[in-house]
Amino acid sequence: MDMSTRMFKEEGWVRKTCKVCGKPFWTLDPDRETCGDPPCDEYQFIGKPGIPKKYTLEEMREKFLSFFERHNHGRVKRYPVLPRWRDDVLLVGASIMDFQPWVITGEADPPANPLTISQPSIRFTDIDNVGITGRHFTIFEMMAHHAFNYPGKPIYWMDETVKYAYEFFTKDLGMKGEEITFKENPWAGGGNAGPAFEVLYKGLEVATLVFMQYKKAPENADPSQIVEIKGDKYIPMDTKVVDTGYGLERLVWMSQGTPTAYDAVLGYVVEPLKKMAGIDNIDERILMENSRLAGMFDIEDMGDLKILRREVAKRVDISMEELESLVRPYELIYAIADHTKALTFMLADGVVPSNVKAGYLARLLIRKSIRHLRELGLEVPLAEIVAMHIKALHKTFPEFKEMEDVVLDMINVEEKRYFETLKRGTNLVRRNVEKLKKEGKSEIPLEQLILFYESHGLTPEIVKEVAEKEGVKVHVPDNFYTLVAKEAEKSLEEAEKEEKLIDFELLKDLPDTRTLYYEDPFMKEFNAKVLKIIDDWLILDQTAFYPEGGGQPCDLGEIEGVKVLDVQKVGKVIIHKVENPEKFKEGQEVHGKIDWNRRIQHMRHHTGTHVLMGALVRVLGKHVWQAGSQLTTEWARLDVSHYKRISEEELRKIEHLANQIVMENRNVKWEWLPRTEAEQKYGFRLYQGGVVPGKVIRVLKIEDWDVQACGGTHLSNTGLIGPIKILRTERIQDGVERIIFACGEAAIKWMQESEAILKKTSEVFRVPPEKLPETAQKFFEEWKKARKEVENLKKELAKLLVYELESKVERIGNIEFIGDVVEGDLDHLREAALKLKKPNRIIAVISEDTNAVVVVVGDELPFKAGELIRIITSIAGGGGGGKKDLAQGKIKNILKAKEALEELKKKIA
RNA sequence: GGGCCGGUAGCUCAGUUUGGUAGAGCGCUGGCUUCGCAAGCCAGAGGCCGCGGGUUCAAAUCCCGCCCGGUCCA
Repeated sequence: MDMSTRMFKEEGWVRKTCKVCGKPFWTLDPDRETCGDPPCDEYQFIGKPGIPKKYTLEEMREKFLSFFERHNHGRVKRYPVLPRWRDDVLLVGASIMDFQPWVITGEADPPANPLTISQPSIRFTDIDNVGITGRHFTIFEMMAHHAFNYPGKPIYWMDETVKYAYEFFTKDLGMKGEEITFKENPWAGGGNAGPAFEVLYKGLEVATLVFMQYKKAPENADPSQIVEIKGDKYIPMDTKVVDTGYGLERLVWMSQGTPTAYDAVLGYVVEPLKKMAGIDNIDERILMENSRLAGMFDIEDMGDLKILRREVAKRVDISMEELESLVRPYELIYAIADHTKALTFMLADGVVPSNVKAGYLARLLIRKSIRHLRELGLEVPLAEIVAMHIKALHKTFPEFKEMEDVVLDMINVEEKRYFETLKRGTNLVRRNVEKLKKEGKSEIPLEQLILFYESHGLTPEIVKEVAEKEGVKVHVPDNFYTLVAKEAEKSLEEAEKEEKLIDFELLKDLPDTRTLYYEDPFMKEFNAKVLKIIDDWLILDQTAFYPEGGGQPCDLGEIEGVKVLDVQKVGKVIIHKVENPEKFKEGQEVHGKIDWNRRIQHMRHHTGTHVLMGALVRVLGKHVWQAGSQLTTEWARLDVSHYKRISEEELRKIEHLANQIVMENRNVKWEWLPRTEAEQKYGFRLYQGGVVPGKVIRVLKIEDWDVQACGGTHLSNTGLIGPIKILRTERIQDGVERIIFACGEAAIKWMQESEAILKKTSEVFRVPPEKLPETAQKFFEEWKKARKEVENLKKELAKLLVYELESKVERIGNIEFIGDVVEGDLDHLREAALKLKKPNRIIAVISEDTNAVVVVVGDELPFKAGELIRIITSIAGGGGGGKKDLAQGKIKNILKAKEALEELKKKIA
């Protein structure tokens, strides 16, 4: 593709090929031979900044945004790092993700066009590089200008984009134009692709300019349209998007020329940590040399790190060990500073640490940071470091201050939890080590290491620390985590097949069904025309039947007296499954009637869910989001994100608050709003129920209480909900609480039922309900005491049996034999038989009331009890078995007991 | 969502592989020893073996389901 832009032509840029990597690049310098990208070029700004003025993070961000604002771009506020508007990614990793998929497909309008934004972005792909390479972060701000060129409405494209970038860098920042290179490097990701420039300056990539214009080709794509990029097939998109990314932290770094980017932007954490850890300032030359080389590295496992260390040690002429001990603490501090910043954004934006999804990534960062602190020998609570970020950043991000209490509490809870895991884990390792020692082994096998990590969260470093104290060796392979990943790959996942209700093609030409249930949620009966009948499904021109969706089950009822069994929505067409489809004709006028008792309970539960949600957020905090909900006529459940169990007291508060809102009889209103307008007006809190499709979305508001995008049917006032009763909570997942509750009729039914249970129980105990707890307690204690007494009595009986049996010794050769039919259960027979045990004695007793059999064989005798008992059961039926000295069992026919004992005697003799 | 580990005395755990007498240490109670305390010695109390089914003559142990906790992965 021709990528010679207007600027390149007019201002005499030349296109050259990099002599190292072979990629084409554009430059003003005709003598230049390399593209400027590491490892083709080394950093040239460490110690000598590439931008004349020193910038802070805030200054640089403002410089960028105001430049584009001056050039007619609308300034857009940052989006949360937790993307509530889509469910295909866990975290926002680039500015363009803010506008996928709705803006790019044209479903929603961009908040401005063109626009400029600085979007905090989180990426875990480079986490092993963070702290080491000097330029990798898990969190960074991607500054961007985007232009969405919709069909027939072009904004700008390549010529302007390159010009803007060049002008910003040279005129506003004062970079030297002849040192800037534009490297051609086609980009592909997330199903889209296009040509792109990497903008490089002094060995650092400072921006990427992507011209997104292709999407993945479908199977049946027109071959003449297909373009191949990085081995995949693409076709042109209708909308062409300018997608740029400027590294805010990197530009600040460029302006400061510090050894690492972390020093440039995270000083407010790095410096105090250095002080706390008591790290002497090392020779800057070593750090600079380290980062100059580290810049050319990509660390994938410990092996790579060793190579880097060797190279740096050679350059600054010290031993590898010395270098390691000098550099490692810096790397740890840098990583801590970065990870805790990412955490601050994640938690403040509503990520709750857990064992799933984004919550798991948060936990990962917390644990990594704690381990780094331990390695540094610091005992600062992690929350203290997070508080430093909030303090430094809250002027730019006021939402941090608002969430501070919850964020710090979450960190503290997680930290405590991790220490408990470690404590449990070290005990486990210690016990395991003792076992290994007993077996004469002196090294923990790899298998065991993987188990410790996967099942108990113990990293090999921790296992090593504990085990080596006990004198057992641990060898950790360099690629340990890669090995673990391979292990995990073995388990394959099963894809769920979604059952197709009806052929989509058949519905294609039908008009959207008019939704009477939205126009009047209280409509119980309606008239409509049958448009089409497909199999058992009836399609009407309009309907008051609510189709299943948003956790609300469909309405049932009847159409022309025919039962409606199911109602579903396919696209914008609503289909009704009926019992006797043959009774309908296309074009027929029909009368529908919905089962109102069912529907009104659904409405009570649905509006009740929103009321409860508002109460949860107010009592527990703004980190509480809906993670799912389901309702029926009898109960409803609401899953919410929360980092600890909800206490009894909180629950009572929540229940009370929710009922207050009911009693205040607040208004419930709904309106349809264009997606972007709704987001701007109410924020992403709208998307409680998950991602909502469509160009316009339905916004449901409970007066001064709760606003959500919701497609369900609702009451017009909260008073109509009736009582809201929380039944119980469950923790369905780490970080997710489920609240099960009932509203209206269901709540009353539940209250009456539980009262009935109490009454019945108190009748059994013959005490008033309020005395039940202590009475039950008393009964339980007495039951335990009685049980104990029975046990003791059995022991006494066993003693009596011993006396009785001792007199019945017979001699068979050298063997003393006791065989008898007595009374008692198995435990009591066994007890007695064992008391009678002697080295040359065999005891066989059978109980005539419980049919239990016990055989005990003395240690000197060549018989096995397990075999002897089989002689008895073969005659008297039943079964039994045991070990050498003791066997027990049960016989079927007690009348044959004596005969069996006689047979046993014969066999012994 | 999937995988893995665990739930036994107040606490920390053994026993589960191979079904057959429910155990240890700490803590608790009492006694001995001591002027007294710490410690030591002796004795004792303390168990719905997470819950519910199933298999079996017999289940803490095997099988199925559920609950609770932990942990790794997407």
